[in-house]
Amino acid sequence: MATIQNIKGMRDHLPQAMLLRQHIVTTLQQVCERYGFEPLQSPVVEYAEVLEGKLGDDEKLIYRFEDHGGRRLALRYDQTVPLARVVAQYAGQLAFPWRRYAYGPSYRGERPARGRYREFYQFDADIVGSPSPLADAEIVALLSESLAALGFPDFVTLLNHRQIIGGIARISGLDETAAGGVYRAIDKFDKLGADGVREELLRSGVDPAAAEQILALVQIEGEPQAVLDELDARLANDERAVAAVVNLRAIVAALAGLGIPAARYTIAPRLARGLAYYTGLVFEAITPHWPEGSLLGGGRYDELIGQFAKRSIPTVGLAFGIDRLHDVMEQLKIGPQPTGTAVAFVTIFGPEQAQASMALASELRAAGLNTLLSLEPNAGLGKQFKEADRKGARFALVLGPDELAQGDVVVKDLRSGTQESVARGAVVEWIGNSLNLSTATP
RNA sequence: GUGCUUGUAGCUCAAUGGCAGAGCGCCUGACUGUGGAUCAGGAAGUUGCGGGUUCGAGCCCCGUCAGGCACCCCA
Repeated sequence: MATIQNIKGMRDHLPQAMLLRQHIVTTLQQVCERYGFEPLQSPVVEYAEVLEGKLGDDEKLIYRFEDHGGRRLALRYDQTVPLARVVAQYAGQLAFPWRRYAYGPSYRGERPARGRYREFYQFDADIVGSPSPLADAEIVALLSESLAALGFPDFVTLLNHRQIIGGIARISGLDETAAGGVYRAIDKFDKLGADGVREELLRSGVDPAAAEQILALVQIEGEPQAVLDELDARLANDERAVAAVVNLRAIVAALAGLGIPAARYTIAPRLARGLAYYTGLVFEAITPHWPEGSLLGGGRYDELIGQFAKRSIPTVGLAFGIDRLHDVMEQLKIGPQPTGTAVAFVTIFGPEQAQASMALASELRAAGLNTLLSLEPNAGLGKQFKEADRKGARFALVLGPDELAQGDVVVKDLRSGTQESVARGAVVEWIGNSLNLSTATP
């Protein structure tokens, strides 16, 4: 007998969850298109070698398998590496800079936890083929507007730069290749505090003086300008870090120019991020209501696409975690709380009146109103009203013998409980007006 | 992948090793041609699954699957 259950870490999304998920995706899509992004979709399955060699340690989490022809395949780990493949493959057909968004599932063989699954949906947005700090700023602005549009009351985007983290490691006398443990320790600052990070640094072989220096740098906070001035001064001997500060200044200036409120972002030297392909700006959006992790993350990866294409194609982008956004919104009760998609429910008084009710439902649908038709001519009106209520329909319509004789329809507003007789020919208009009224004055 | 923890009706949870229960939900009816209120009835379970100990296991032991938490890492 087949096992009746879903795969660990992979979920079924029932209607109530799907309604919120679709709302999230639609909102993100609208914001993206407002910024001039175009849609892209690519397969979930890639040749394993396409994904290999780009992710560093995370590679062990890739789902791999062989197809019937013995080809080594893999489920995509994110949508960024497949994007790189697509860009390299179709470079001649794309107009750069290319702004694209993509939505779909990715797969990682991790231990599942709250907000973290083996099959998870991401909504990505990237600007391909521009090294300009304006591109970085557009991505961060897009992020900020998207979370605002979804109704997140408070979130902050932490901004940092790979070469600032690198500079912190270098100035402390560590060579870059051995600095992985340092990045990981730094990244835990918010969780472990200064003492915890110090302990972690010493354990990974950093000498005490260097550890103190790292801790001091990592704890710099304040207005973006002040933080950048401070980093500039302290990392003055490191050419690449200085360049990174200049880059971040340009990005922050552009964010101000784009009208993103200053409270929405901050320079955070402690932000590391694990993915190996980032080369410049890195960022994460966090909210105090979700201590488990970030809502989304991203950054600039100027060399990744070059691994597929013959020339380097600088790119910056981000990935929203739809499952995580959904979990947080559900917990915080933000966004719509829809119970269904129907506006109208057409009852059937009895077998004699069934044809008339069908015609009415058909007419409402033709007018673009989401309409449910009762499936039980022999059920009492009470039962049918109950169904209308549970499906979240706003209006229940009755076409009984009296109405048919008089040429009208009883329309009951299930939210207010009031009802009235409406001339048969005016029903669509009447419902339309009621909906407009109620959205104008909520 | 490692450690800890949980799994009982659709949901939230009770039940000293001794007859498996409650609330909510669900179904039927009382109510005029009408939901969400109230009242009266009803259905519902191989206690995640498989083994073991015991006269007797929801409870103890082993395994397994799934959820949660911590590590790891990230969306």
